[in-house]
Amino acid sequence: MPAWTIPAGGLHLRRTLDSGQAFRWRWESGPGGLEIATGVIGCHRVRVAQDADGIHLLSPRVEEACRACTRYLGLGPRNAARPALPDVEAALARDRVLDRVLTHTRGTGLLVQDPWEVLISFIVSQNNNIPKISRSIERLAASFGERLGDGVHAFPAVERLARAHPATLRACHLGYRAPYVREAARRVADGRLDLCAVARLPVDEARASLCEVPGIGEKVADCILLFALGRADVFPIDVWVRRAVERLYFRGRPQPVRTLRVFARERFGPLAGYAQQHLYAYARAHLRAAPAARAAAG
DNA sequence: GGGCAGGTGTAAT
DNA sequence: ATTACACCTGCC
Repeated sequence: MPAWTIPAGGLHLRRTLDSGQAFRWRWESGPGGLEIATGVIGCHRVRVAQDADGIHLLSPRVEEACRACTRYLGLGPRNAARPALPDVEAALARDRVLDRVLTHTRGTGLLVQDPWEVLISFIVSQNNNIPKISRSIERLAASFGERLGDGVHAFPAVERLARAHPATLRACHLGYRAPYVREAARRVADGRLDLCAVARLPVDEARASLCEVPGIGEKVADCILLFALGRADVFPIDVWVRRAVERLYFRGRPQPVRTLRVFARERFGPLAGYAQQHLYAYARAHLRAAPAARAAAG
C-alpha cells in the first residue's frame, strides 16, 4: 500500500531515472509487475514506483523523504527556468525532429540533484561508461558514506573524500580519476570551490570556474550546471548527443563541437538542456555502434 | 590476447 | 590555434 503519492506532472519516472543524469537507481519487479526503483536521496533510502495515479513513495513513510523526493524529481515549485514538463515538451515539439524523438522519450525530466554528488559523479563519468560509473560510485558510498541500513550508504561527505587515502580511493576502481576526485573534494572542503557561489554566477563564468578543477572539462562542467545547478539552458555534448545531433540535423556529417554548441543554443535556447536529454535517450536507443563482428567463435 | 569505448590533460605542431 | 595521444577499467 503506497504511503504517499506525488502527482507525476507528466514525468516518466523510469525514463528520467535511467536517463544518464543519476547513477544510483536500481529497478526491480514488484507485485503485479509494478516496477520499483530503489535509490538514495541525501540521507534517505527511497523506494519509488509509478502507476496511473502518480509516483508512489513506497517506504519509509517519512514526510521529509517525500519532500526530498518531490524536489529531487523536479516536481517542486515551478519557476521561469523550470516550466512544467508538458509545456517544455510542447515547445520542443515545434521542432520537427524533436517532435518525432519525443514519441520515444516523452516524460524525461531534469532532476534537481545535490551539486556535490553530481560534481564527483561526473568527474568519475569522464571517459567511462554507465555500468562502471555506477559501480565506482557505489564503492565510494560503501567505503566513505554514512550507513543508512540494509547495506545502503549515503553519498560520501565532502570531508571524508577530502581526507581519503589514495589506496582506498583506488580500490573504488576510479583509475586515473582518483586524484581528480580527491582534489575536487579538497577544493570544496577548503572553500576554493564554492558550489553555492558558482550557482549564482552567469553561466559562462560558472562553467569557467568549474573547469579550473582538474578532471573537469566543458562536458562535465555542463553536466554539473544542468543536473545540479538548475541551468536548463546548457547542452552537454557527449558522444551520444553528438551522434544524435549529427545524424538528425547534419545528415550524419561530423561537426566540430563548437558548431554543435552554437546550433543547440540557437535552436533550443533556454530549453537546450531538455532537448539534450531527449537526444541522448534517442541516441542510446537507436544509434549504438554495430557490435564488433567477432572473427570466430571461441 | 587484444581492441575498443569514453572526456580530459598535455605535448606536439 | 588545432591535433594526437595517454590515461584506467571492463567488456567482447
